[in-house]
Amino acid sequence: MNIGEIARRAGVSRSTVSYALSGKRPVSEDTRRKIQQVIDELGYQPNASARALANGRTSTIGLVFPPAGNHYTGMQLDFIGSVTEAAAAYDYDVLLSPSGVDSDRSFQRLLGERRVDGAILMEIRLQDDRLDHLTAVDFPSVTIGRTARPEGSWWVGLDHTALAAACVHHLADLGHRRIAFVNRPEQLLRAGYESAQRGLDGFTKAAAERGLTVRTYCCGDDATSGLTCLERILYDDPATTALVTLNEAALGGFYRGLAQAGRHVPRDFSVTGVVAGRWAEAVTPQLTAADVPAEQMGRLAVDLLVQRLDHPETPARNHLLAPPISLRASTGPVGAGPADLAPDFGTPTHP
Amino acid sequence: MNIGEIARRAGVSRSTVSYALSGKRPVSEDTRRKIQQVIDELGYQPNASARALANGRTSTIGLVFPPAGNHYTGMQLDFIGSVTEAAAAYDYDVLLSPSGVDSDRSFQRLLGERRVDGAILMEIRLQDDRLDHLTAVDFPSVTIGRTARPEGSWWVGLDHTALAAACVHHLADLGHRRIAFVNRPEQLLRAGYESAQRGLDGFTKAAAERGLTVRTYCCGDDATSGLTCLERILYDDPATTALVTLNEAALGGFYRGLAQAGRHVPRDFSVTGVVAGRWAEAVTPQLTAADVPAEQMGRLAVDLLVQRLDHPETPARNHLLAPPISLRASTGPVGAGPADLAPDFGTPTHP
DNA sequence: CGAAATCATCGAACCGGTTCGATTCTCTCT
DNA sequence: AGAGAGAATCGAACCGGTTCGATGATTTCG
Repeated sequence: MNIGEIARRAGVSRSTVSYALSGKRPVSEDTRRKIQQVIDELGYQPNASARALANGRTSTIGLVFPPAGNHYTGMQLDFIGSVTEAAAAYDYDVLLSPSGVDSDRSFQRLLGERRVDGAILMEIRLQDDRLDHLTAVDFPSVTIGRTARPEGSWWVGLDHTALAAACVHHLADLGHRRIAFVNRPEQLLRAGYESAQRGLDGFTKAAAERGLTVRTYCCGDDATSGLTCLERILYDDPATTALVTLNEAALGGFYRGLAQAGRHVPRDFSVTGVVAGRWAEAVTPQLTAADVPAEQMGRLAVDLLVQRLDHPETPARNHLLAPPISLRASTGPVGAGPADLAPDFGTPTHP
Repeated sequence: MNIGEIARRAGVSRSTVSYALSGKRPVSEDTRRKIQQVIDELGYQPNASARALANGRTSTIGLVFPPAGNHYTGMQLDFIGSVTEAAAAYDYDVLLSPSGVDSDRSFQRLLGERRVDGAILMEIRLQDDRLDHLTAVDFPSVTIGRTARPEGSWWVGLDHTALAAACVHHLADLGHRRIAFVNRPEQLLRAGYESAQRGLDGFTKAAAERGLTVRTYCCGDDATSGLTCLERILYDDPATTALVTLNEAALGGFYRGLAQAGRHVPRDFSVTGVVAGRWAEAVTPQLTAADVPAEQMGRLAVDLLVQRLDHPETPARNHLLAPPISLRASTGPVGAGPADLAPDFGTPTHP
């Protein structure tokens, strides 16, 4: 069932069918109806490859994210979901590309074989060769996260510096003097991951400002690493009373470690950080944290990309978000008395 | 940089370039070298749309999953990741389609516009109109999960019946007599989701076999719903001593509810179910559960689909998996004494 | 009333690949 | 030496759309 078949059955030429469908030239009401009728009868839908070849647009956007190996985090899932749905609303499909660097085969395919009209990059590094490459060949893209020099490029990002600082101030206000910072895995920090770098930066500066004693750690993206890391923290400085983390996947491990060490959260120890809201609420006690608005970010990224595709000459736009800290149940004043200060679900009512 | 440009610069015809690249006809060593040299110079890669149009294959597979709205679970994330990586290994790209039913626009696009060579469907229902549709039009597909009548179709599935039953037997062996079953949301159960239906079935039969007193619940896919559900369970029958769940997203809520009610896990209450391993290990205490081998399943699904695409006449194949229960820390004998039976991280070593 | 503008439609060219049949040249075998 | 096989290459057709320019019919207006 191709356009020629439709044309034949409707008794018109192929071009007329095309114009009837696209509306780019007037077609008489009669023929339009006749064509539509044939199309409905046969359930015709134009072939995407042929259309893409002819008009140079694939109606597909690429979503580039680093391969798992290391694990996926919940945040990535939220991005993938929201990007896909936002794209669907614009009649774009989403092609997944698991690429960490610009030399990845799948990344080359996206670009070189022109499989997509534009790309959204996740997990940006401060120096990102993937983005450099895209910029060099003038390929429309939007990043979730921003590089060291984000001017003139399209992105939606989180103000990790401010967010980490806000966590520090929150803890300092509660009286904490010795706090730890738990970052994403060292490998990612080294590679220059934006959130890891800027988060660390914001934390360090804010802590210096408030005159706090701090230690910083890197930690694998899983609960077991979290547990190990927490043991290390308490070993290095048993007087630590709080931690700030960017590592949502390790959260369960921190809690477990604290429980094992007999530290009650938040009575004896406060935990906070920058985490997707949905995951902050999945742990007990619920995490006081700056909630990463992953869904909104995915949507915004698609909005920007579509705009860029529709109006190629628009000057670069971006969105820098800095969500407030959501107060939940994992932080409290330092050195508080026993039970009376435990929030929300106070004394166990053991039967 | 199209194939004509390469041909001109190499001083040969377009077809020769094509044959040099595909190897489908012999090309002399000299010309092959010359062509390769030009290609390297210009960084030529053949246009995917043109190639797809010409030979009818897009080298893309569609991954169909229901839209979020309701939330994504960790398991879905694992599927998406593993499918994408497995596909990349076969040089296939993955196109995401958020479609719950066969009338979704994005689903229609995949098929009608021939954007993909084949599809992998997630979140299968016992009667699945998407699969019916694909089967009717003879479109190559593999499902993750199986319908009520899976004979003759391609799938990789989990034996939810057996898995839920195994959980029941595990608890019954530990002496539990009154246990609850917490399913996925009611809406999904009603819609006929395979895991929800077969899991409930397996649970019910095994419980009857062992003469247990049971109640079954549905619960939203988030921690808050989990909390509410758990309160309900203890309200309905305070003598309940264990629960089996398929709902990994609500897990955090169960634990929180149990903590609030003063029930210690596993001393006073056991929790088990069918959950992706990575998430079972993220909670404290770690969940004793049948681990869903999401990565393996995604890989197998791609293997099957690629095989089906390469050999269209192969009779249908499938994989039914039934992973064993991984013993961790969330289940224990009923009515055990106080601290001595707490596993793994016994007495707190408070400094 | 005739020229100009507008409308509806058609045919041909094009997008960038793949593939088939034909052609030319060289080598082998009888 | 001549027939036949096989290698290397070319030109043309094709995949299924879109788009441009041309054409004939109809309407508008001076």
